[in-house]
Amino acid sequence: MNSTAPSKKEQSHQRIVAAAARAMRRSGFKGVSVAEVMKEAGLTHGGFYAHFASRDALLAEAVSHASRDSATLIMNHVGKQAEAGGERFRAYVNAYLSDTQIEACENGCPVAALCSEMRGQAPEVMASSREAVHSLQQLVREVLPAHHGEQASWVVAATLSGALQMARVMGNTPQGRALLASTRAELLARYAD
Amino acid sequence: MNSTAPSKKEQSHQRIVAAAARAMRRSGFKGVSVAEVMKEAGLTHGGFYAHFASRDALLAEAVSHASRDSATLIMNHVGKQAEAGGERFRAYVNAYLSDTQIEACENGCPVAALCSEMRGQAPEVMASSREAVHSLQQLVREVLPAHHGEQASWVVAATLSGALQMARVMGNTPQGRALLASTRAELLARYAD
DNA sequence: TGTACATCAGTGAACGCGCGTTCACTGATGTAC
DNA sequence: TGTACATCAGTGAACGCGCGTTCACTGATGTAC
Repeated sequence: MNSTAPSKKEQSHQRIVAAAARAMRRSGFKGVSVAEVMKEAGLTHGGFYAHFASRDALLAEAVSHASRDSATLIMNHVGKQAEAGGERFRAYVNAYLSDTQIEACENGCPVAALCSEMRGQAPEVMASSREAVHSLQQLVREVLPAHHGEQASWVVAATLSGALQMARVMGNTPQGRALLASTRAELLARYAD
Repeated sequence: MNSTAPSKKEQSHQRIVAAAARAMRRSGFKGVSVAEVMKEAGLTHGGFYAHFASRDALLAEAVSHASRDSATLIMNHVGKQAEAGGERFRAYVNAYLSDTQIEACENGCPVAALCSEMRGQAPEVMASSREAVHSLQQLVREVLPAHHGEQASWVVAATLSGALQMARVMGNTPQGRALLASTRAELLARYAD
């Protein structure tokens, strides 16, 4: 048994967190039910409190998980595009605001999925949420051409999250897709090299 | 009794809708409880279904109410600033992203308050929500210098809503206020005359 | 003007359901000797 | 190698609470004649 191999319990724990991270991005915080999440992780609901002090503790972990998870996903994509000679900022914006993101929330950015619900959550969930917002801004900072400063990265992050949310309200319709296309065009025109 | 005087029942109805519109912007859709809203309107919960077919019907009406209400509020402000010689776009942006909006959600923009929760609501609530998003974009279109087009108004609307949401997650702290200040500066620099 | 009846807005108790949380118990795995 | 015991992850029934919804009833207002 080497030191990095997760125990059976740790594996279960991660399955629960992953299931919650998907559920919360699909259906919001209220859409995370202890019983459903445990079922999706292949367990029964009774064992939940051997893993978490409370439902809020799960939500907090799940926000962090979703944040890291979606960051890895999009940065892998950006990395590949960059290796093929593409600009990192362009790749990031096109991926974040791609049409497929309108319906595929489950593995997407937790800030876009949950932002207006974050305020008012339990303290531990708020703490994770603030970190997720911060992480989004840091990613933007990394891919944004360097002559744009910290200030610009906050504004671009807000635009990305706001536009994706609004597109999801309009739905996968000509209007929703037009909103995304407009935002991609505008951001690239104003911030890309 | 002149034809515009609302009946006793219509007055109650409006008090209920107004209470729900405040509650939903303060605490989200899940924060609108039938019993609490009726209490705030000075009634008991039993009478609710004489006014609405369901809780969702109330939510739908309340979103519309909040949208009209907050539009009137901010446009009155913009009108006054314009009469005093100010630019309408500048007045709008400074009001929408004012520091006081971080904590005062109750009478603010329902899109910023609820956007990530709108997706997944009942059909009637979604319909009202789409209209509210549309209404926000139309307001921006009205105040934005005319040489910017429809496309720009969508992007500015997304930036406003996204930035206010993120600021509310960061809280009324140096960081939250800095986020708002950055966004105001960036929007004015790029879109004001 | 007065009486009887109908309508209307609202009351408050009760129902049913979902959900977070608790807890006694089970079956499997690991450890002592 | 084998036996007895302890630990550990998970099970499934049950509890308590909040909340949307229903419904029989009340008190006030309006209407017919």
